[in-house]
Amino acid sequence: MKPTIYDVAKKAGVSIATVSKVINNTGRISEKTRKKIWALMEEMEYQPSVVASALTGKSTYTIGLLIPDLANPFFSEIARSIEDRGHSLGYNIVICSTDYDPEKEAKYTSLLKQKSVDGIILASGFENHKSAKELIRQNFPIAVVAREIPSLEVDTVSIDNFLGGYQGASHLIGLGHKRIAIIARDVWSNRERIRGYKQALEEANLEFDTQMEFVKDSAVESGKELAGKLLDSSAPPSAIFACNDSLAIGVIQAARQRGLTVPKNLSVLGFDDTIWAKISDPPLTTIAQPIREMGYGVMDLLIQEIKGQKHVKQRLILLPKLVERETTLAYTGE
Amino acid sequence: MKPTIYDVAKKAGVSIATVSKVINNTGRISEKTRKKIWALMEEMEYQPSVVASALTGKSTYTIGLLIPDLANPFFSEIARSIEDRGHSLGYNIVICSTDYDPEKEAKYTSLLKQKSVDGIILASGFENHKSAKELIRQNFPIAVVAREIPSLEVDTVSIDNFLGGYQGASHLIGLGHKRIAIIARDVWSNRERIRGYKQALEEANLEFDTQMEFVKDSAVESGKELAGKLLDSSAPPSAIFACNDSLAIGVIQAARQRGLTVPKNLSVLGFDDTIWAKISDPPLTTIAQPIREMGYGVMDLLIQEIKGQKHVKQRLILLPKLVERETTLAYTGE
DNA sequence: ATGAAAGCGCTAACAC
DNA sequence: GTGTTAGCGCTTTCAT
Repeated sequence: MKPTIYDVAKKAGVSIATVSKVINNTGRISEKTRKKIWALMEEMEYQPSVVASALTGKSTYTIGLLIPDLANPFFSEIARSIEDRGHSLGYNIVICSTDYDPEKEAKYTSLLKQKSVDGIILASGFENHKSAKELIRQNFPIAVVAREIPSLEVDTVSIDNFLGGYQGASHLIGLGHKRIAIIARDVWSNRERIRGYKQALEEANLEFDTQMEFVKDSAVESGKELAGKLLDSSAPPSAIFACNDSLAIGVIQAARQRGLTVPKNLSVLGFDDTIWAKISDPPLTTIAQPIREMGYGVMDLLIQEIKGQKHVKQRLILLPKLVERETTLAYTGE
Repeated sequence: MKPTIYDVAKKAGVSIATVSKVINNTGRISEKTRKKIWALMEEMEYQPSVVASALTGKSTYTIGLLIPDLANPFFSEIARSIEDRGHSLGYNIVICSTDYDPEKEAKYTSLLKQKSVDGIILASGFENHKSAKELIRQNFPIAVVAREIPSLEVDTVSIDNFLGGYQGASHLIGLGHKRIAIIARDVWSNRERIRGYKQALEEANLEFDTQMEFVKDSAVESGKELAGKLLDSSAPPSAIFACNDSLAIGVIQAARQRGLTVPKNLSVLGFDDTIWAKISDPPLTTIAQPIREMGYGVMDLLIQEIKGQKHVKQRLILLPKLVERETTLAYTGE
């Protein structure tokens, strides 16, 4: 059997209180007994049970992460950075993939609460805020990342999506493109990006497709398909702005399929700057989200919240940044 | 405050034992009180504390997953499938990224034990088996996936790497290639794959590079670099077999950089069949590991172990399979 | 069919 | 400095 605090106390000839005190470095214990007990714990391979300690009201040092899909590099990179930060702060992460399904989110949050996690990070991208609201109502520590819930009073770290859209479109405009298409999935962040894009086009007196069609998911295939339609139309764009890197890769494939060379015949711009942008061929010019900082940021916010070191909720808005690689080029047509 | 079992017992006018029984569906409770208590729990938003229940010796229904790096698609896909399977079996996963670092692995296993996880899955790819040995010695439920530890008595699911290497080389040989290079990181699974590859070459009376150089990590860049060297040599290969998809993508890039078209001027073959193989351009011919089945497999093995439903350890060896896409072609040179 | 009570491993007053 | 003890929320005999 695993040794308990009683076992080490008995062996050390002291009370469990004393052992508890040396474990937690509290109270006044003589250097001598302290050392003796440490040695004993080592020898007996004693590990304090966080379950028991949690029952007395202390932390479990584990936090839940609700994320749509680890297969999406943006999310796996976010998860990784959250885990890293958590680890260095002494927390473990339990991962819950929601697949953009509000029901799964609800189920997981319930489970996580039963397990007494110290807090929950929501990275799920869908539009239903039921779980978040619920958690807030119950005063459960949460923080959200890469997703905005304008109507909720909650710690959040996200990027300025409007600016990202604006930057992207401006870059393309600066390159002389006149027909700039945008492809995106219909979610909040993308609608913001599209707003930014439209703003930039308007300022440049350029037209945009008022009939723009959304893509049903972020799969490469979907990007390829929609880009294909665009390229096959009577007035194909000379640049396509994809609202994430996967979609952008699909665009490149659609172009290549039609004998077009990127960026010579078509400029393509991505969003996120995940690893996919780097392994893309040619390497993708993209609007970078500071993924690492975002992960660190939410974790820090949540921990502060948990520890009660902070009494006013915050929204941390990081700024996206254009990363020029090799898929955009000055327009030379006509 | 969160309601406890006492709160609902009091409100229901029964003892906590009764409530406990309806929660767990044990003992004999009249339909009437059963219903009343369920209703009450609903109304009070009561959630049993798994921490408290764990303290009485029951499961925590959480299992730890040690994995090198979520940024590697093979591992994030494995993680995803493990999580899926766990979820449907009622388990949560706490993710621990080890970065191939034995010390991190040791630290995490210790932490996980303190948290009383029900079991641990090891997917870490490095060569040090200290943690695994330790865990086994302590009789802690573990299972390993995508990694073999020939000397250890432990539940394992992996693939036949030798066969994978053999299949890959055979495919290339069948296409008429005579100069077939292989690039890999120096780890156990790859050494097996290389054995298979050599075997195939030998059977076909083909030579292989006895001076073959290993790559230092699985990054695309490393693959590109080494492939570059190979292609620039005096007797460049007409086909390159990369021991994972990332490396293969690097190979394609190296080829493209030199004006070679894949597969026309160079066949390239990957390994794993992660999503990268599908988004690669052209789509990568690769040796597929049945990732989903592997994840499901370990999870099942581990759960059986935990529940004591199984008294003999197993090794489940799944077979890899060639997936032909568009990066390999019959040799037409000379 | 239901309840009393002991115990799971630990923390935190409080006493000595 | 160290020990005693009452919980923490739940499960589980064993009575009734």
